[in-house]
Amino acid sequence: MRMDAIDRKILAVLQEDAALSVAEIGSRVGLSSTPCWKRIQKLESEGVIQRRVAIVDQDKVGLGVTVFVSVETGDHSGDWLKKFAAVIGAMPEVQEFYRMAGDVDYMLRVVVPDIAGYDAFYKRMIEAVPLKNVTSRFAMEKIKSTTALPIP
Amino acid sequence: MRMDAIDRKILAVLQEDAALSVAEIGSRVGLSSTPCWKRIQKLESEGVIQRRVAIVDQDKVGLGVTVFVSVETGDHSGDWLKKFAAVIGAMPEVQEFYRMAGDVDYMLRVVVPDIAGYDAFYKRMIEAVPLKNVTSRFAMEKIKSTTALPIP
DNA sequence: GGTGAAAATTTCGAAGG
DNA sequence: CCTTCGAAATTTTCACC
Repeated sequence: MRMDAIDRKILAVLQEDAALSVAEIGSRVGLSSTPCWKRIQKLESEGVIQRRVAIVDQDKVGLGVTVFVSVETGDHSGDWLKKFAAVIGAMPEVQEFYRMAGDVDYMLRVVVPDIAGYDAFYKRMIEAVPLKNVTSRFAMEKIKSTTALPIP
Repeated sequence: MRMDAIDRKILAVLQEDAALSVAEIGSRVGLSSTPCWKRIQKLESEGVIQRRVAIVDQDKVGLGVTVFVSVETGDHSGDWLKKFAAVIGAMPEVQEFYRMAGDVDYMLRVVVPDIAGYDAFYKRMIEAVPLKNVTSRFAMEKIKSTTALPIP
């Protein structure tokens, strides 16, 4: 999809606040509401905007513990990856899940209510698939967290 | 804040799709629109719902490279942390930034257009503050990424 | 804490340059 | 690709249970 500077500006605005009216967004990017609305529709239909979501405060819903998990695996077959991806992806505690280059094979960011919750998650994970090595690193303080991409 | 099962259900719905009408959300959680609207307002004013945002496709805006960065530091003073947090937090490539327990002092998730973009980010970071050790791990494949917390 | 309906806004499409 | 205009839908408020 072809995107100009105005589209990027619209994305920047919507990444900060998706509850604004189309007219307000339009005025911020220098457009009246109809063309602004059409551009937003297009960005959505093309999948540039994937969805609109509410961001919930982790602590206020009792999810005070964030853990970064590095996984090393012996098995690197396609079948194994498929199963691993299905199992881990289905766990709602997993916020992010990447296959990596280098020494670590997978990285996860996991969110749980407490240490006991993490232990329960860990046990479910290692039972589901055979893993060579798992390193869990606990976060002490969230300094920054954003969903707003630095659109070039 | 006191939260009941209906509030949690509302949060679950809004974490998946914040573009739904209040009437639609209400019908999904078994409420008519006014009480549903009041609950949403309260969740927002209490800060349980922090904001509503558009989620943008990383690849479609030319941000194909995700890097997990582990940082070790010699200096652990309050002043140093303050500066480090200010400098790193101001960099738009940084999506997440946590202070950790254990061997790694900080974890970052960084998003850039390409390897050259990462190199530029890396140089800016190590110039801004003195660091003992920095490990960069590159993601090959995003298997899962969600903003929806597993509300207990 | 909930209902239902009126008032205020916003969305979305038509007509036209 | 943009503007103006207006009907339809939605949000938000209000009186009352």
